[in-house]
Amino acid sequence: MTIKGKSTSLDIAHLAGVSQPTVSRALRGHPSVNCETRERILGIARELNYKVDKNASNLRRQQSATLALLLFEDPTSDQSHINPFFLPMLGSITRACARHGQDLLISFQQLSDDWHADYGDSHKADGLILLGYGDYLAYQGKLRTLVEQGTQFVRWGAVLPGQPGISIGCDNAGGGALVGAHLVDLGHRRIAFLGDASSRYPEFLDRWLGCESALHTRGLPMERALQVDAESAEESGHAAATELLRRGLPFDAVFAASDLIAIGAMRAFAEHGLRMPDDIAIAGFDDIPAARMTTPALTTVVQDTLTAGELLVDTLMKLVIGEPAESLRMPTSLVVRESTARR
Amino acid sequence: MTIKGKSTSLDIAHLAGVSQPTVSRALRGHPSVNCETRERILGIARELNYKVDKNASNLRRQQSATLALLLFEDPTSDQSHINPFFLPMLGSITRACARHGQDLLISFQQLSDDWHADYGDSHKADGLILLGYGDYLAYQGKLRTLVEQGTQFVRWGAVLPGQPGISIGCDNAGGGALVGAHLVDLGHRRIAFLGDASSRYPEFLDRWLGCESALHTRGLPMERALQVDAESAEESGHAAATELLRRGLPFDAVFAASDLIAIGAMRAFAEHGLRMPDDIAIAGFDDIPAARMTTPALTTVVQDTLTAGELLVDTLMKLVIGEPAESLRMPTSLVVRESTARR
DNA sequence: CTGAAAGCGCTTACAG
DNA sequence: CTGAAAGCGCTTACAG
Repeated sequence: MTIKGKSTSLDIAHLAGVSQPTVSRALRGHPSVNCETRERILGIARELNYKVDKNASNLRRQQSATLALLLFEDPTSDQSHINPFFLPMLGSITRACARHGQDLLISFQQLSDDWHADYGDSHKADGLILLGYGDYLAYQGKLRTLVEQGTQFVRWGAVLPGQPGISIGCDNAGGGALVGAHLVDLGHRRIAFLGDASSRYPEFLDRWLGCESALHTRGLPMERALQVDAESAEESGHAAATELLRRGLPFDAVFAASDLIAIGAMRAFAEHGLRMPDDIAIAGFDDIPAARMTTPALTTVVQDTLTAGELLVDTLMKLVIGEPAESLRMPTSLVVRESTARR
Repeated sequence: MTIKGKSTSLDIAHLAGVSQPTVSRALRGHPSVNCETRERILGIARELNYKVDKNASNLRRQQSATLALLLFEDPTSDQSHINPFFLPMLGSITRACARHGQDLLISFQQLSDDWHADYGDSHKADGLILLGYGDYLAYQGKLRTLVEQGTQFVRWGAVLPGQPGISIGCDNAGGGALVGAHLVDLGHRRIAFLGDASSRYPEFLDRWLGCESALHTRGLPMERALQVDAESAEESGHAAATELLRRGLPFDAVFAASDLIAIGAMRAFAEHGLRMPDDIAIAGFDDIPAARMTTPALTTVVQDTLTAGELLVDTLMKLVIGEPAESLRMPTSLVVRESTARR
């Protein structure tokens, strides 16, 4: 049996000998529909391979049953690279959306784009998930606009007091402290930091602060002279490590604010004939797949990206249906590999 | 000025003192609208932050302005892993969709799911992009159903004669030949192959066949006894390499059907105290980011995933608007790294 | 338990 | 160049 064109609820109504609204009710499992009638209708629907037209349904219900995932890219990164850190999160987000009966739109945005306009206002999506690193100062204004417009959203990133909207992120300071404690316990004393530890990159800043507090507890300082700005990209890490070496100050360990930075830095150190971990210990943050491939394998901080993805969706759905929701910081843990070792 | 609730074209019509259809025309740049009127309307629309309601528009036009990207996962892979090979493709697909004014839905599917039903029939998407590796025999039936249902789709994968629908893939045989020629030219004679080289995995089969033909040209055989099945996953590569060693047959080089397989195999070889490339040369396929991180860095075949993503979208759009489109094989090239060297 | 009616916000012939 | 009318395929009060 071949059906030309899509069938509608009216087609089914005719075949079942009922009215079209009854078909609609039966299909959505409305309890008022007679059991026998319902079965007949469902049978016909299955036979015709009928699916409710989403556009009509959404228009009528004034919703979209869709969430949008906006990945914004660092302007610095070349156009092909998403931070691999986000990949498992993408997987768990799509699965969580499916579980909630939501479709997921995905889009890459520049920090400069006009997000809300494109999604909220046009009824394309009921809520937004924001992923990606970028200058937080530029970002914050956008978030404020979203809040003002009443757009529902959650973002992955640093959880800061008084920030607009809801954020879910990892305990960056806690992760930084784990690294600091680990390095000091191994006997390292002069720890360099590669990453932009300013309020423009609050996640990096928290990692720095966490590390600093761990050192402080142990009677050691984090020296600003050993900190070099870097964004989360390999090239940026390579440049930062090169700059660090150029400064000529002594250091015995490096805490890279992300694995991508660490990988670039390792390449720079290797180019300068430095052995790791013998000459320099190095640790990263994120535990991207490449972290276990490097030589030596990279000690790093793990975030539970799978749970994070679910949490992002669950939280957004609460907002969408009007329930209260809260920002949240997730615990981190340290994976010790070969790039750090006792002095 | 705060507007409660979204504004509609009727609101604009009232404010502009014209009819609602005129607003609709002006907004879409219909040439019949008076210039001055158009400007007035556009100004008001901007002020109200008006966006056309996608559900209403799509319902009326009987389209969706949306493509769906279905990533299906190997049942073997753990739930968090997308082949990193697809990541840059994902990026270029989203960008190409934006260029075509299409939204992109993304979903992870099991090979067992009922794709077409969920997307085509419910008007969620005008066309489907299928990504992912899996048993082609199971897959083929699905493709046939899609064709029968009149669903528009393109898939990334082996381009085979007489296959249902349109496929875009790389020249797997050509890539295999590059590897075969390279290994033989380096002086290798007994080349093992890790990967399921059967019609269930036509891409792997083509890579095998290409390698075989390159060897044949040089008067050498590919030995089936040196072939071990593997799916594109690290664990599978590790198991296959272990099995290969267990067989105890001599071999001096390995062609892994994908980088993930190669990476798993390298770990197995290292565990057995084999040095690469001194004891065994190894080459992969895909050039995932991790390929340059391994020790030794992996020689592999590069596919132009960025162009591939664009091509997938461009081709699908042709199908959606009813233009003719064709399957296509893209060229490959070899990146020689340290994992292969002269004997 | 079921039907007739209205309406979600657009687009598109059809008149003028 | 512009408006009045119809209709896309649903869902949801409102009657009965």
